[in-house]
Amino acid sequence: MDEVQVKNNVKVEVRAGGGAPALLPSPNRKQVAPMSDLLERLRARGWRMTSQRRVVAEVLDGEHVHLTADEVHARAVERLPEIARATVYNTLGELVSLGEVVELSTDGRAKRYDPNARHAHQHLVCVECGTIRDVHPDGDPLAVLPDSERYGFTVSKVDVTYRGLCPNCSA
Amino acid sequence: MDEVQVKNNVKVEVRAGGGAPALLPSPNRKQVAPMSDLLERLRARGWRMTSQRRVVAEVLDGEHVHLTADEVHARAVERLPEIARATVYNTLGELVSLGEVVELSTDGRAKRYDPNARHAHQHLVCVECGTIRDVHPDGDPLAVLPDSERYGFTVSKVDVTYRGLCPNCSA
DNA sequence: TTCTTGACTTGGACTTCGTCCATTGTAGGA
DNA sequence: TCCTACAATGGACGAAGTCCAAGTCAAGAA
Repeated sequence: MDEVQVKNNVKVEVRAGGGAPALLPSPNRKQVAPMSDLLERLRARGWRMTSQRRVVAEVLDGEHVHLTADEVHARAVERLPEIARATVYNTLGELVSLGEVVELSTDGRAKRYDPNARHAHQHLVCVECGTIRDVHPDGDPLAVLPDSERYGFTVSKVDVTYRGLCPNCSA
Repeated sequence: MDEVQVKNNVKVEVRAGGGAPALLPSPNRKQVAPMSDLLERLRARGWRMTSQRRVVAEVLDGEHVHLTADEVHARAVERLPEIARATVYNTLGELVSLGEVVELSTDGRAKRYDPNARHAHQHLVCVECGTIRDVHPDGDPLAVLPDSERYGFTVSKVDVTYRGLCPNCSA
């Protein structure tokens, strides 16, 4: 019983200063798009709020980089040591199907998860080091495809990935 | 010794009518872009021509669909039963680095190989059944990205994937 | 507050896709 | 015909991801 309680409050337990709730901003959290928004949206959709899901959502929100599932798991483990890999995969899958997170497979290796799903954007990838940046080109990329080239498809989305060398790697 | 000879000529051996060399057009070969072109180009680049490499190249040329490495292997095995999976992977990797074949990872699962590498094009993917079609939109997709959105990257290529439902799946 | 219950989590086995490497085979030049 | 450097083999290995039975627990009801 004791162990269970510790399990669900690990983050609070291990924090210096004691008792800071998981949602309080910490020095290395971004100021924009507070996690409470996402948590609220999820709760409103009937998502059962568990400590595991909260931690995964926080990890994604905390860093606006494009983490792999394993990286998400590694960061989640820092806050909730027992969290299982399968849980991270499940949760990411749900966030994707809810449209809160976008799944990228830019390199054919591990998928990456982009928490910036609420604003349409595209990606700029360094072929050398794998760095990914969000970019916002002009115009609607869907409009470029003429009807004659749609072959009866109902096209609903375009993934555009620009590839090249980042400033570091081209130096 | 006998076995070795059979091994390097399996396709000829099993052909009805006997002795038709592997490169002769057969009823189910496409007429366009004859394989001999590709084989010639590869030979001109100093590629050592082995039966395995020939079979892999023929499989890619024979069907202008986008096969996975395993599908290429399965089709290659029909012609050359002993061909190893590793050999198919090696050969595909070489064709890609020679620029003769394009590697696609449209779904984060197995990579697919597109033999139509000599003409710039983009892809239309059915999110339901995975069908892939080549498409040729207007304009240069690279031109859409303004300098202000390049963050110092040297952008050399764009991958554009349109996603939606094919006529079958939307019915 | 204490049930209750169905949704969630766990962890380990399993699958799929791909790579590595020591050994064996062979294409193509001398 | 012989050599040798390059290519193929096949089995082990590894990374990424899925599956599932058993255990746990969030949140609504009493």
